[in-house]
Amino acid sequence: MITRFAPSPTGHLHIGGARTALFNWLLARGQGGQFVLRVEDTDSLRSKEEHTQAILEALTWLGLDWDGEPVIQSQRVDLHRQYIDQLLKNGQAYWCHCRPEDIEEKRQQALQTGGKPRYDGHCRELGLGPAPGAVIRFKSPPPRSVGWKDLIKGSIVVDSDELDDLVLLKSDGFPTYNLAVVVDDLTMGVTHIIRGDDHVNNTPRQILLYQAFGATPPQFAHAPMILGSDKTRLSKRHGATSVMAYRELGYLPRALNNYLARLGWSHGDQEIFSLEEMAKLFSLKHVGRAASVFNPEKLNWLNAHYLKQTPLEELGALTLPYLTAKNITPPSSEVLAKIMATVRERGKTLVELAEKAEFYFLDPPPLDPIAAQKLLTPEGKATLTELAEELTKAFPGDHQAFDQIIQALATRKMVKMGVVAQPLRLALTGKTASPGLYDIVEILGPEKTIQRIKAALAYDGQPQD
RNA sequence: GUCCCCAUCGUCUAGCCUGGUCCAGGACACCGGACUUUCACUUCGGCAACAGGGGUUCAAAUCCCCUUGGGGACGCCA
Repeated sequence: MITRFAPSPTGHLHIGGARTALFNWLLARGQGGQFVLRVEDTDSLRSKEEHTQAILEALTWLGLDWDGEPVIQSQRVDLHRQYIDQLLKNGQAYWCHCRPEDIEEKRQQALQTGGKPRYDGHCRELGLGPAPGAVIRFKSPPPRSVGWKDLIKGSIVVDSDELDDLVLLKSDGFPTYNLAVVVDDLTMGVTHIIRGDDHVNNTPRQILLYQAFGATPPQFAHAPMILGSDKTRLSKRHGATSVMAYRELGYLPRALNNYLARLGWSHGDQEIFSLEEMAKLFSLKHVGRAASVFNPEKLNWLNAHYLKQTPLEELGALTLPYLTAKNITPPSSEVLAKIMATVRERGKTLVELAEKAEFYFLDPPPLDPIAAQKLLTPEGKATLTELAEELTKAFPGDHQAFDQIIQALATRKMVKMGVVAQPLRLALTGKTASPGLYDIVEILGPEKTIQRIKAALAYDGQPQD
């Protein structure tokens, strides 16, 4: 078995492409087959080397490794030409001198009169030869029905007279998509093609080409599209669509892979899969036929799940770049790991983790003005003063000791614990919501803890800094 | 317009092929309760769907047909 992913380097790797790659990868890896890459860069205008690099980088980040070197389609035009020449020789293709503008005009006319907009075969029997601006077209065989057994959608049949004489060689000397895919898949020995739904209409044309070459077509599997929340094709206006954007937003490749796989594929009620497990379990039989809506909330849930599963040291390393972006340098990976333990259940992405961890590094942290107004009253400050004294006297060595200090103070003042805890939380973090107080105190240590309390006591209601 | 594809909770889906075990199961989200010095986590519970209409059958979410709705394609883009 050989599967392939064949992106065109005209942009970044997007979510839909990533899932197509993932499905091909899963099928090959699960069956002990090969997964190869082919860069379809025959659009000389739009293809860019930088896009190729970005796509490879995205695939690597996702952990979808490929076999051998990527095949560059533009380097195989000689091969494509050979196959086209063969058709030309057999009378299965012909030169066409029609001007693009004329064809476009006919197309518009057909569309307006309610017909199918397609090439009228003007040059078909003219026996023309090469000329500047000329193209080579496929001479579609006599009407017949073309069908295949799609591994996802079941059997699909199309009447071949729905298909017109498609261009095989463009006037710039490059082969067209349909010709190049067929020649390449054929010569690369691809056995299974998983691609997006939007290629269903190309499949009968390609089957006709396989037949013209006297070859057996590979197996086709068309995966349904991924839609945005409004059920239209996923695009930028629905939010992030590029794989690399998700990396920047702090998503883990594991989470994205897991989410993308479950979008369309299922294995009973199971939701959580490692890449290895998915490969073992993956089957096209359990890929759905209907389009699915991309749901960021569920991705968040999966990402949060994997965040919680990640060892603290590793989580710290993963979060570090996001802290660096905030000009924060943690003293050590040990300290960072301790911090991670306190914030990892409070964020859904690495970006959020970095945000939640930020206060540890700000001395003192800026106080939320609304909370300060409410909590740093004379009574609040009195409480903080007493707390500072207690903590200076005997800095708690464990959670229990710390709790006793808070509890004792609350009892003495005859207030709820929150009345004591909240001003302290504000002083230490600048906010009213934070990790557990003892965890913070422990990480901050006596000096910074006292310092921050004193800074809060100095609060006078004026904007800080 | 023409052709192709699709249709179970708001969303992802199980079940459909091989009708009965489904007054339809799981997950996300949402809403309540518990836990709690905050926020979260966790946990318990709840809300919520077989698009509509015809058949076939003792029996249909499951098979067939139609309607409606949605998506895709119709390039010298891929």
